[in-house]
Amino acid sequence: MASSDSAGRDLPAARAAAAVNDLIEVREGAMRLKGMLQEQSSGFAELMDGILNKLSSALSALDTGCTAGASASGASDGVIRARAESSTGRTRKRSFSRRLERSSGKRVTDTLVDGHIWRKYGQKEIQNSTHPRSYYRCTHKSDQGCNAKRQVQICETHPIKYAVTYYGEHTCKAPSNTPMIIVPASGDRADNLVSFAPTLPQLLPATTQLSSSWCTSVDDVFSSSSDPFVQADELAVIVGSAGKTSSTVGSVPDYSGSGIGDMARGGTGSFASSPSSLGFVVGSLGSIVDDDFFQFDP
DNA sequence: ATGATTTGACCCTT
DNA sequence: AAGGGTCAAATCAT
Repeated sequence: MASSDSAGRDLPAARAAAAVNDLIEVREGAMRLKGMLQEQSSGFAELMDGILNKLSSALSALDTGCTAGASASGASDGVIRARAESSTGRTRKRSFSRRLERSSGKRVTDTLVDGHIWRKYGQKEIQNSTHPRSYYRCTHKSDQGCNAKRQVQICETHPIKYAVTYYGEHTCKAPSNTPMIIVPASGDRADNLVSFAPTLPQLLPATTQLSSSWCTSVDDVFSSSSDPFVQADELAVIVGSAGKTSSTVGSVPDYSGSGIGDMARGGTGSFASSPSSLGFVVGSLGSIVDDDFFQFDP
């Protein structure tokens, strides 16, 4: 039903989505660069702030247009209702929707933590593939209607890495989806912003699996680089996740036997309910948020 | 008790 | 018809 008009808006929407993806990648690179430069000179950091500010503005502007189109197509997403009787004799109603979002590209990564919270909704053996594919959707789908999804599969050539394909845009208030840290260039506040960083390693030693899960930012995921530094924006990711999450914060496909799933299922990657420790981080940032360090565009 | 994951079935696309 | 994506009951974990 939406096929005819979707054909009409498909091209602009796709171009906008591609532009958003590109901008997101540029922004993440810029944030990383900012972190590096911040150690060198505050002048560079100022410049990077300006760049990030513009990028965030552009993303916000694009996002409103895109999400409007996406939600319009998502609402009438060819949802088909059907009744079926399972083999056990149960009668169940089913609503079925098909993905229309474009893939934002396949990434090879060594971690599944990308700053967002995912909920697994399926796993499937794939033809000509030794490893199953796992299907995740944003955990904020129910409460915020976020339609972001991802597919995760063990990399064929490098079994210790994952091939992750993302679909859709995060419309939830997840930290990596929001314009990050728009800091007025006054040194005090900027210092204040990162001043809590040294406290984090105490809480989450960077060498543990737990902290690598918590502290991995999107660029770590996307680049597969193993740079160990922890930047303020990464902390923002943690805080944002913690603040929004009431239960499980991470999930990994069940690749039992591969050894990779064990790390998550053993409890280091999946830190289901530790609200007290999360509360510490959130609490320590409460004043910062109140101070408008983190701008969440409505 | 609640929420996440597993898993078989269902349905769409090719 | 096959393959792949999603649903949802059952199961598991906390």
